[in-house]
Amino acid sequence: MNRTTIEDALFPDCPIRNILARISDKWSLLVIYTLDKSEKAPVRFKELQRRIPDISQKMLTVTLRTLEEDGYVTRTIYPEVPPRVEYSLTGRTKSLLPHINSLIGWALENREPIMRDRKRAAGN
Amino acid sequence: MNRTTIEDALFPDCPIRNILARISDKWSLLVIYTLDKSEKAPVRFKELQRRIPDISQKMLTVTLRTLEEDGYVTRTIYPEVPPRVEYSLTGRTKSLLPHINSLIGWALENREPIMRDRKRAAGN
DNA sequence: TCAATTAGTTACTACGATGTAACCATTGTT
DNA sequence: AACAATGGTTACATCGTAGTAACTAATTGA
Repeated sequence: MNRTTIEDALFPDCPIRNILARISDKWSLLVIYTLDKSEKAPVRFKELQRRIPDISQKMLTVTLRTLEEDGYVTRTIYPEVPPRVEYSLTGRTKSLLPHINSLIGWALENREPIMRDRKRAAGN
Repeated sequence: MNRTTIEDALFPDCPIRNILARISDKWSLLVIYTLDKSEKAPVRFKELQRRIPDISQKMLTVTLRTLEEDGYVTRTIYPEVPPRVEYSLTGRTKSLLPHINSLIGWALENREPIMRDRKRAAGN
């Protein structure tokens, strides 16, 4: 059968964990978010860099390539000079975003008590 | 006001990103899941270790301590010999779990096409 | 007397993720 | 002639996360 269930997600090399690990790195969600904010319009590499000021060129490239491999973004090259490369989100990512947003919503609601707990714990 | 909005989640040191980063490390969700599976009953340290066979003692300790700091688990020490320490989830974690589950559900639905895309990309 | 049990701590090591800086090609502009 | 702009790549350095092994205390059981 080779089915993967939520239960299987407990196992260390489970594909589900693998998928989640890959988007929970330092930059992926931020890149996805930045692309999402521009709605329909694709965004150029340099523009992404400007909108995420603290990402290095290398990490932007690496992150975009990984996202492309897993089918989260499409990469379109226009053979012009200077080069133009445009990135946009796939339908897959658009179906993912509501779940991420609900998680962010939760974090938003719980941020103050969490931070209080953390601060209190640091006092010990 | 000091409000944090979803938009602010773009910023690098945003508390939201911080909260999410902290549970998206290698072991936290697995520990949370394992505690959740035991429903009402608190779980002892050694029992957790048995249920997550590949976690090292050190990482289980570190993960539990971090989860405790942020108020995801409670830690109850019974001064017996040999020592007994029991862990259980807080209400906060129980409100978080549905969001995590919906994310896992999404990963489950999308796992096959993602893996296909990834394999295809590796072929280039 | 020796081992087992529990819940850790500590020092050390290893590895993967990330950052930095330099470099590339091509064209238009000053 | 030199520089800016774009979208990268590469080598190297560093940083943080995680893993390994040894050690601890107190008691029970063989």
